[in-house]
Amino acid sequence: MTDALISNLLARDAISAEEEQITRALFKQEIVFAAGEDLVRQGSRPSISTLLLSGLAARYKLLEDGKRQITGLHIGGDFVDLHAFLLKHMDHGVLALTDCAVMVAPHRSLQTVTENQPHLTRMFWLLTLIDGSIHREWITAMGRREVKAHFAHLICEMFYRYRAVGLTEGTTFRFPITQATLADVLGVSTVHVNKTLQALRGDNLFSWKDGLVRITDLGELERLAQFDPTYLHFNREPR
Amino acid sequence: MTDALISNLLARDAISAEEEQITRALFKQEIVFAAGEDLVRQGSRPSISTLLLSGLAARYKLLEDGKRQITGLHIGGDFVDLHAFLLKHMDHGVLALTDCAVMVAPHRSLQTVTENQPHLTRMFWLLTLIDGSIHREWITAMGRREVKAHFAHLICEMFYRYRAVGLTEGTTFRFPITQATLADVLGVSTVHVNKTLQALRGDNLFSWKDGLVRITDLGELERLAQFDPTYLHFNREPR
DNA sequence: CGTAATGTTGATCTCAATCAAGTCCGGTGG
DNA sequence: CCACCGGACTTGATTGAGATCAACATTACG
Repeated sequence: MTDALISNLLARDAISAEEEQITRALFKQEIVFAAGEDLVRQGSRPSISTLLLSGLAARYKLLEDGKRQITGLHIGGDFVDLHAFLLKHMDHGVLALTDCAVMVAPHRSLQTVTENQPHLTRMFWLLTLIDGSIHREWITAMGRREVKAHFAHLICEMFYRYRAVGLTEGTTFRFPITQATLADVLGVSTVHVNKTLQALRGDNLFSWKDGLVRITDLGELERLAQFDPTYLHFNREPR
Repeated sequence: MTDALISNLLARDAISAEEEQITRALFKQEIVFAAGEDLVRQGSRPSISTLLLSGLAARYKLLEDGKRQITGLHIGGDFVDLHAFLLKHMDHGVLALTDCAVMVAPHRSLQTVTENQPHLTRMFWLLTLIDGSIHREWITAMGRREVKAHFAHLICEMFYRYRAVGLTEGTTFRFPITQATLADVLGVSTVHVNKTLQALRGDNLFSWKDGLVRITDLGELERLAQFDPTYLHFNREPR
């Protein structure tokens, strides 16, 4: 069940059999969260970290005035709150956008890994660095891409990430997110998400219906989005 | 000269004398960059990581259409490209906004730290996690704060960060950045930065002249910005 | 001095927010 | 089967924030 996480590690470096075994042994009980539930509460101090097995989850921040911004999306194989192991305090929450199956690793066990497994420690560190890299790309998209290009960029990103964990068929993948949620991802209003989507439909680069994305012209979509997958760091090399 | 880095570590956990000594020994030659030079080139594969000793630097991404977005600001004591140690490939650049003095640590030495110093490794990891936390706050500011509040938020953030490395006097600190650069931080046009600044001047919460910020009403400024310093993780605890 | 970088200002235009209705489902209960 | 409901999506009208364009002012500096 931890295969997707192993895929994510293997996409970046070789992993020894022992390391794989240690990684799998980190995770205990499987838990299922219903759509709408918090996997991790903003303000909490978790003693465990959560691996998403299946489903779609969002990191978000709430402002005092009630506005919400989603700062990251997570799919199967993502170690959604590994950073809480060292940050201790959750300055944001993680929400299940669909039903989500997760497994959890006690911070005590992660501590042991950092004491005895330098390479595996670097690999976990790397996963959090890639999250940071994605954050930088999102900042750039929010600041300097128009909404249409930002939307297209998100579709490209999710396509590459789903593909890395084997959840695409050709250029089709399930991405079950509502327009209201997308608004909190893109930092615009729901109405504007809808209108942007209409505009994109006119370009015929992808379709999006009932949570199913079908990319028809990836090259042109990437050009529109000025998409460059470098920031996802899908290259295997010694770390 | 590495005092500010040690301050940054000590603000988050205790550091043993040996760890402090090892940290200081990581850094070799001091190098000075002139304002406008790149400390790290976008697309490069550095074999060293850079500690900023003094000056102001910006992480930035360039889009193909020439637009620029600054994704982070760095001051003395910031380990500006520690993440390159594991990411290997720079998907963004780091630019000296003022003259900058730096020291560099070979990745080889950092590798040795990760092999032999679990706690110090976690502390370095933590520094990159805090960068990530700041990124999330910036995403939120870009998506869900109006420009005026975003600007105020940035002033608050820089105040807390400068204070942590002893570069404030009361509520005054040097923040030598141009309005054009601020535009690339906030994701708006230069003209709009100027007009927002005028509006803020009317509120009399802070002044900003010749690169000197003087906060006159921190409480009210934080209220306007909906600022909560939690995300900077300035709390000492075992990590 | 002349030139370049920075900051300031006003006019106009565009994109996206907001407000206010809608439609189009897939349940669910009478 | 139909009436009703709630959630998701769609649409048009109006308003507002911020971009763009075009000057002009100020300062630093070779």
